[in-house]
Order: sequence, then C-alpha cells, then structure tokens
Amino acid sequence: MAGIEAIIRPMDELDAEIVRLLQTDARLSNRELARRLGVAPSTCLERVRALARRGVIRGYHADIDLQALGRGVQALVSLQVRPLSRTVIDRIQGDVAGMPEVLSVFVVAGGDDLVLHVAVPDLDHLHAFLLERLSRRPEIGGFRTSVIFQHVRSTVLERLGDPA
Amino acid sequence: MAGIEAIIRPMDELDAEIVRLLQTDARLSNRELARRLGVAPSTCLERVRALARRGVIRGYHADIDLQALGRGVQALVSLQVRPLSRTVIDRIQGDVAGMPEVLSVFVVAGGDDLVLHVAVPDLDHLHAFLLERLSRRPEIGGFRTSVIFQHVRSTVLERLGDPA
DNA sequence: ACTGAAAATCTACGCTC
DNA sequence: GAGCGTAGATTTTCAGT
Repeated sequence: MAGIEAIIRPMDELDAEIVRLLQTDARLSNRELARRLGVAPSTCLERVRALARRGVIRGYHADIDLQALGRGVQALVSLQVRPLSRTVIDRIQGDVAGMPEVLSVFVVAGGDDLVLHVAVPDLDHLHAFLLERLSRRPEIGGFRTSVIFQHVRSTVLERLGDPA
Repeated sequence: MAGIEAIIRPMDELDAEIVRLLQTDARLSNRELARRLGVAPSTCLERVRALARRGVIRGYHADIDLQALGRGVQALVSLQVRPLSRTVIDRIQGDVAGMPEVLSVFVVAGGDDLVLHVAVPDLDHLHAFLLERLSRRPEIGGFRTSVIFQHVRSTVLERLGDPA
C-alpha cells in the first residue's frame, strides 16, 4: 500500500522530474522548468498546477538560516505523556506546536510519546524553555534532552519502493 | 550571543517580514511581496537578493507529500556509534545521509549519538532498512526505533531572544 | 529607496494529435 | 485527453535620480 494518491493518479516520469527540480529550487521559472524537461511551458504549467491540486506539492517555502534568526542552539526533547490518551496527546501536541521555540513535533510509538525539535538562542534559553514551558505541565511525565551538534537534511526526496 | 550574521548586518523589520512571507509562500511574486511590505518592487528585489547573499535565505524548496512519494511510514531511529570519534561519526553520518530512506540526520549529545528521521513505503521496508542497512555496520552499537504517528512542522520561524 | 522603460516571463485559449 | 504555440497581460530587472 503506497498512498492513495498513487491510485487516483499515478505520477509519471515527467511529474517525478518536476517534483525533483522544485524540491531543489522552488523558484525556478516555469519557462526554465519546461526547458529542462523538454516540454512546452504551457504543458509544464498545467502539470505543476495539477500536482498542487492533487496535494502532491503541498507548498513552497524559503529555507532560513537558524543562526540568522538568533537560534543557533538546537535540541531534540523526548517526552512521556500521562495519562496517555488521545485527548491529552492532542492537547499537548497543539500547545507545544504553538510555542515559538518548537520547529516540529513528532508523535511517536515506543518508550517516548512525543519528540520535539527545538531551536533557541542559547543554552540558557533552552534551560528556561525546559523548566518553564515543559516541566510545569502535569501531563508531561518526564523528558530527556539531546543537544544537536549537527543537522543534515536530504535535499531531494525520491519515490521509494514498488515502482508501479 | 545570537549568530554572527546579526553582527555583519542586522535584520531590520523589513527583512524580517520578507523572511516571514517567503517562509509561508516562496513563490510569491516580487511584486506582490513589495505590495504587502509597502515598498517599491525594486527595493524589495534588492532586499531579497541581499538576504540570499548573506545566507539568511538558504534556498527555496517545494514541500512534497510523503504519501504521494509512496513513503507513508516514518520513524525516528536513535543510535549509538562506537568507537565514538570524529572520524567515525563523520563517516557514518555521510553514509546514512546518502541513503534514500533518510530524510534527515541529527548528530546529538547524550545517550544517543545519531538520530535519523526516515520515511519508507511500509513497515516491511522499515524492518529491512534497519536490518540490512544499519544492523550490519560494526560501528553502530545499537539502536532504538520509534514509529511516527504524526508529524507537525511549524510553518513560520521567527527570530527569538534578545531583540537588538 | 523610487521611477520608468525594456526584456523576460506568465498564462489563457484555440489548435493538433 | 494531453501537449503545443501564440499573443496579450504581468512581472522582472536595471538604468538613472
């Protein structure tokens, strides 16, 4: 089972290449995109729109340097939630996702229930965040913090598995 | 200490607003961007270019639905590296970052040394990845896998801390 | 930082296969 | 139905101020 989108409308080679190129540079002009694909601009435009309509392309975002935002210190915070219920998880998740320090929230299975990726100005701010924003919440059982030395994201995501 | 960029060239309110808007929609036309900021398009264009030149804007990327790529199953994999040396960490990090299953790699302090964020077609593929790509490596001491039920990313990152 | 004008691009639409 | 070419509208871009 590989996602319902693949059923509604399979992505052909042209779509895949568009997705690849726009992951690398979302500001490529439609004209340039068409040139690289070897198709007419009008064709390319329609493809890109269809991909957005189908939800394959979810948006276009500028990638900002965290240092420049004064947030050079990053950490992963793993935490347990109790009681572990849908309601409590959802509430905490919503709350933490809204905190400015938080880049992303993972709801996970296993020893931990939530993992937060946070970015703050310095270690003092990290400490304050942990003590004042997390420790105080009674639904949070305990947490473990790992400071991040380095973070590498892969630039282009390709389709994986069963090639239709 | 809030990042060297802030020293080289402080970001003013206009820059901050550009960064905010382009994080939300990287495909905003320069014209529209200028309109929302209340400045001339030429001014806006120069600001955007300067932000890219300074490295504040690191790039523009299309956000692709993982389901559509046939990668609906995500997990966090925490692992220990041994012997824990710069050389070994760097090599493993480079290797795993190149694996198609891996979305991102965190080098961390604490109980674990590396945390991988992976996305695969299904649980079988996840299992195979763990056994065939990770278990076999002698430098990897052990690992713990947490399947991800939900992942929320914050859409716009703001500057934090000491407002100059 | 703005104005204006030339060059490039976007995109709607009718056409062909 | 999918892709193409054209033409009119829009945008980008760079002088000069």
